[in-house]
Amino acid sequence: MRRVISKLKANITDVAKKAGVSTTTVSRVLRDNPGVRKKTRRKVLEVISELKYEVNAVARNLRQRKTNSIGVIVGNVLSPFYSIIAKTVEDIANKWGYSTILCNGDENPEKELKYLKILKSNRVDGIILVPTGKNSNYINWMIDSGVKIVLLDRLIKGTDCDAVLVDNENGSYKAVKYLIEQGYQKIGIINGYLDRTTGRERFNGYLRALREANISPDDNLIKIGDFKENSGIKLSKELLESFNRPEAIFVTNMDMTLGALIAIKKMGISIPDELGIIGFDDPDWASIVNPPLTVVSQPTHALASTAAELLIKKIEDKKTGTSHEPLIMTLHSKLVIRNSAQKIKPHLARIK
Amino acid sequence: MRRVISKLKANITDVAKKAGVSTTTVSRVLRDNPGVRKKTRRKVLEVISELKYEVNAVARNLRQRKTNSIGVIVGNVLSPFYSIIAKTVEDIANKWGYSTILCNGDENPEKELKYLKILKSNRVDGIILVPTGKNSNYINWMIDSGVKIVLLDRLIKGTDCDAVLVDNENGSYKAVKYLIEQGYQKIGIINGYLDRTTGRERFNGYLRALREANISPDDNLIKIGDFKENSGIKLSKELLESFNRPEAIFVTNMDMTLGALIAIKKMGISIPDELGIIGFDDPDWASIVNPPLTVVSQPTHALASTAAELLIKKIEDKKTGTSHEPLIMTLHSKLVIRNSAQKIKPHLARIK
DNA sequence: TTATATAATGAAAACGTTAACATTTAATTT
DNA sequence: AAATTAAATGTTAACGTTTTCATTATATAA
Repeated sequence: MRRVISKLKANITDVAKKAGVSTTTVSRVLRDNPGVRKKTRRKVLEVISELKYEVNAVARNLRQRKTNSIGVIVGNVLSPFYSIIAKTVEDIANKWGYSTILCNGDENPEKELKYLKILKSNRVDGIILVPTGKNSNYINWMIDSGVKIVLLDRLIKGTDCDAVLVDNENGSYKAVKYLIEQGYQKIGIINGYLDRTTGRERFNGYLRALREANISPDDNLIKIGDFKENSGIKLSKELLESFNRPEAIFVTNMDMTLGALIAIKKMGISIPDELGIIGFDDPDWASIVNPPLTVVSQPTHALASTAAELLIKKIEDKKTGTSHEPLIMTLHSKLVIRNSAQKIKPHLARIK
Repeated sequence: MRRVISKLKANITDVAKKAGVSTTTVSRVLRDNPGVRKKTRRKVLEVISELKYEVNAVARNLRQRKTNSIGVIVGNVLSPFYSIIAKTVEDIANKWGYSTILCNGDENPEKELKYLKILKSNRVDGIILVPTGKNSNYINWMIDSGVKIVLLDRLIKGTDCDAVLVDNENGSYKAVKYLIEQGYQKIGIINGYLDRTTGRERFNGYLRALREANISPDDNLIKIGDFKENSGIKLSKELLESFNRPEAIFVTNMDMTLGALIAIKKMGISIPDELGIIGFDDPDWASIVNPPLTVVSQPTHALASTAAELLIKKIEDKKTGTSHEPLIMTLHSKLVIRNSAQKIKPHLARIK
């Protein structure tokens, strides 16, 4: 089944010629511009469908100096937190006619920079960035040259972008306070890098709760990981195999929590009798593990949709010349109590 | 801190003027073309960094009729199967200098079509598609007009694209056979749509295993869902609240399995004593739920990387004019035995 | 030193649109 | 019916590159 095709892709000139009008008129039809006679419009549309013409967005983007696309840089879509962000941003962007270029920065500043450059070179209209915190120079330069940026979940020192955040410190505080109320005394933490604002803030919440209960922090119970599953495995082992083993562990992100749970299961330690554990973030499977996991739940969806809408607003405002004050929004996290940190009266425990 | 900027973004002409050369020469330097004197190249690079010039990829794409980008249409990145695909494709594409536009088709043919059109209009060089199976006309037209397409996980009737698949029928067969060997007789299935090749094939494997054991399929034990979590909840309830309740359930994708587990937990039914369950696909959390979940594991990563590499090869071959035979590769799945379908001798069960 | 080959550079067109402005056509008013 | 206004359409340049082809400068050979 071969067929001879005179020209593979029709362009606007082909349409114009065949319809007996100028390219401008075709362009107007394409963009639903008023000021085209009904009859003309009909004719043009007819030819368009005859030739199966589809506008070349690349050319349009060049001419309009606008690509209707936004970049999203997250840590890693394999992690539910980030995949929710990716999905939510995509949905909202799409609703507004933007497409989305997804980049996995892997919590790696160099990779982040590389992606920022690619996105800038591709003239995306805006970027949603879960930043590593490192590339402030380049990011400032991007902002100067007109790329709209909204930060998600973390801030970057030395820039003033809009940002949508979570009250990490408080979420963390609530979790550790709860552990203390449950009667746990020696409370370990597996934390992310302290140079990320998330890492720092969650750690501060931990410290605040301890301080409030007059428990002095014990360096041996504090472990710093890289946000990834393997860190959780390794560091929970370190904590639990040590002489001065904690009674409870607070893990400040979900990938590391998953790692910790895998390691704990392998070591045969039973939760919550022998060890209490609370994670940060609330994935689908938290309620079906054994026991159901108590967590600090983040409004991930709201986080992403707020950021996406803010970004698109900024982009659209740019057209009209409106300009924003730099805006930082903080959303609330909440403690979801299930059964993994239930020291008191476990016989009364209810599955949530 | 205001600053006056004479011109926001430098373009190639600005660079050329300042360096005292033609745009052609600058372009050559940009693309590492040979045939530029060392001294000239140095001068040009100097000016580039002075002006912080960055090539406009949109213009380049237009001129070169190539965008160095590929589209990926999956069901929904929220699902680990798809997020692994998204991540893997992105990694590989990136390694070859391609960026990735991610689209969540939501298993919805119309959304799929919409995305296909957007991607085509944006002149992506190729597309990796987990198809709903519905838009064969448009897809054929895309192929005719030069867009390279590789299908992932499923086929589309009436097209002959390259594809990378999993031996679904066999994986499914192995799972159900194992259930039968374990002594389960009344085996229910929660299956996806039968008009997807995955749905159909997995169902066929189920039937084959039953037939081989001389068990005749019971319509009341067969439920068809939409691949999503809620389906799993709803359909497992239907199965388990019915009079003729199954002894074991095989669920043919992971989102529905998650749903089923949530429902089963809520109903207080204990696995595997009261009910055996096997899922299709092996997410991170499968080993930490209670009991650890027996699953058919798919080589998701290999699936995606094979497809991505195949696609990129096709794209690069296009340049050289080389042409492929349409290619269908099938990768193997395997049964990972843990404890959720362990009827015989449960006291010997080992945590995997 | 001149002729020839080769390397380096540049001029101009092209990629496929849209936007500013000019012109033609139709509708309305006088 | 002519003059005026409004609507519809067209001409041309521009977006920022790369590519083709022509030209100039340099190196090599005679």
